[in-house]
Amino acid sequence: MFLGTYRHAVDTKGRVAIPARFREQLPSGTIISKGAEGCLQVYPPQEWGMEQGLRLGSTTPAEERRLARMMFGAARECEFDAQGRIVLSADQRQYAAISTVAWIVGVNNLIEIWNDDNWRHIGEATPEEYTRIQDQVAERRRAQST
Amino acid sequence: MFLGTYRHAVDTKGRVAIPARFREQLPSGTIISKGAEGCLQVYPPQEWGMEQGLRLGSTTPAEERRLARMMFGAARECEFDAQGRIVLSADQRQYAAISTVAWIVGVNNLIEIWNDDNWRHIGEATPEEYTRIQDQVAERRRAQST
DNA sequence: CACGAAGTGGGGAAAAGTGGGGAGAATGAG
DNA sequence: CTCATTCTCCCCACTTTTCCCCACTTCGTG
Repeated sequence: MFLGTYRHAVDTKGRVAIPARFREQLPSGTIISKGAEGCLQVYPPQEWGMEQGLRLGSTTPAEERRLARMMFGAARECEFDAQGRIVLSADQRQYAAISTVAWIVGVNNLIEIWNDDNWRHIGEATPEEYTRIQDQVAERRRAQST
Repeated sequence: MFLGTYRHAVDTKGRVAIPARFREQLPSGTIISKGAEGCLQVYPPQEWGMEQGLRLGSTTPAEERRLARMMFGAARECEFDAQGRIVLSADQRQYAAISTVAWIVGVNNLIEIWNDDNWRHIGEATPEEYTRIQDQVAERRRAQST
């Protein structure tokens, strides 16, 4: 389980240190790719496995082809150096608009990486906002279960 | 599993370097052919085998005959030189409109090769687009499973 | 305050990618 | 059949990128 928010530097070579608490839980075969709302997502192998149903073949529909290309095209296996850092590719940094600082956030089953602005926008919430969103999700679930 | 996007030069002889990460996973018997949306596709032997359900016979429907002719007719075995490059034939370069630059993209089970423009259209996505397409495919799957 | 663990920065060897020259096979014309 | 031209493919040399290693700083803990 990944919990907590960390602010780390990104150096000129695109390297970011993954917090030690997270790293301990990440076996080899961990994948990083694009995520919704402009973040990057780090998938431990068992989580990534769920995304792999998506394959290309002569019978794959158009939208799935598109998603597969974007998702796998942006993905890389995480390779940690001796200091526990991974390299974010130029693509990945551009997509997430990350230059010198990254926010690394544990979100239960996976890890997200955000730039300064987007994280402030998405992650920080006033008590009022927080309450409103909680109610919204509850409402939606009630509607679906019927 | 093929992951990531690479931008490589195509020289005057039509040669492109296949990224080392991909090359390691490509045994001999790898096939390159035409793909949807104007890309070229590189099939490792086991993936190519899956496409071979497509056969010509007296009961083959018309569209399948057409697809089989195009797909198998355009196919070639990949031959790597000592630097890890393959030669794209004049046909293949024309089909994919590739001149001096190629984008080489790992899409889970196979590899695609694109020209600049087409890749920019299909593969690069703003966070908004990416989020929308992800939601669309998720929605579609949810609908199908009921 | 001292010690250890975690994070940051940079230099250098090794690997990957790029471009061109030239030998040998294939093709086509005389 | 011979010769010339083209094309393929192999080899070598150069450039760029990657990644491995070392050293310093910062933070948290006892």
